[in-house]
Amino acid sequence: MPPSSESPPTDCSIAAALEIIGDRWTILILRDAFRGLRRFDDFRKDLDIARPVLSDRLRKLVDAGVMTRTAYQQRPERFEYRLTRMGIELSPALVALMRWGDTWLSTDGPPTVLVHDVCGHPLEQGFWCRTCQETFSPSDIASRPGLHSHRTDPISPDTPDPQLHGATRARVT
Amino acid sequence: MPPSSESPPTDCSIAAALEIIGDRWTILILRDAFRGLRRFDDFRKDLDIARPVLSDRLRKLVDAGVMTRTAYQQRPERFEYRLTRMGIELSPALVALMRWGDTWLSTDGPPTVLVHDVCGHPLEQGFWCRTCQETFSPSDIASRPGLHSHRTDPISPDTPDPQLHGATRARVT
DNA sequence: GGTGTCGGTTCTGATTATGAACTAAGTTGC
DNA sequence: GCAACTTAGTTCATAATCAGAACCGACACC
Repeated sequence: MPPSSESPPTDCSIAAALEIIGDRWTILILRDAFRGLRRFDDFRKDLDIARPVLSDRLRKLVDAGVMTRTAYQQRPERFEYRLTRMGIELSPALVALMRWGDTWLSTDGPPTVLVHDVCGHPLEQGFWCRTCQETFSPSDIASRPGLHSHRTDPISPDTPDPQLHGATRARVT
Repeated sequence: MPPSSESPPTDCSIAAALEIIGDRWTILILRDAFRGLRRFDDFRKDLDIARPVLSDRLRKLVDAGVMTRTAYQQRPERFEYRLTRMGIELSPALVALMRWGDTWLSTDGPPTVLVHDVCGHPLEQGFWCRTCQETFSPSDIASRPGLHSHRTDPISPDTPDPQLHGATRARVT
């Protein structure tokens, strides 16, 4: 993305979020962090990522406030990387991505199933309207201008497209 | 990412999803598609993206089955790009990303507010357990192996706890 | 027939990723 | 005491990828 010359960053929260986590390695690092990995070498081995790239991404995540870097031992000073609250709150996005992958890209069932910690049953993720007291699907979403803008455009494409050529469902490597 | 030498793609749905949409431009294109944009030049102007890049990303999205390319007029043959069902179902991920950006990166309120189309009230997004009939937060998520593996590791970092040497929690690829 | 629109492609230079090697501060083995 | 190993990096040269400017082609408009 060109420095900042395009749309002002504040104009779109998605664009702003992508400034921080809009990188494949970054998201995979976060995925691993959610799984419990904390150390440089654990990330490096798991992802098979080049050291300079990992170093760079971790630094950026720390700078952005998504992770923290704290010493876990002194003698040879060693650090571990953990998700901050800001980082933990990225989980809905990662979960959504994972479920999408499960649904559309997996050939033989989800590799990992997320469950409600309390009861052990698979979780669902969705949209909820407190007023109507009901859940609803993506096609029932509309968007409204926030406090500073003045447009109103639909977030959902206005037709679920009649034909949906099955052939194209193949995944790309 | 190295070709395919690391973890088998099917082992992680997030990695698989990133093969398709793990690119900043791609996600912004999808965002615009959700807003209703359909034509090459509309995307190009809105994003201020280089033509070859847009061309490439759109082609990849079509190949992956996330969008379709269909002629909307004949004389000078012109095409439009639309989300398929597969693409529409990415909305939870985009919404999650947007809400995260709203919460953590916006200085003066969300630029755009998403609402329930039926009643006009702001929507909520969350995790839901059908069994317990209740919503819950990211910290109440655990993960279970899918049909093919045999491990059990929590997806959420178990809080700002004192020590819990990451190494022991390490996942298995 | 000149200008404009739309949807691209080609070419080239800039950015980014990569692996290999090196550093640094220790620990462990013998 | 010395070699080998661990962890967390950095530096460097090269390879791959990306992005931007300019161009192309088919048509519309006037």
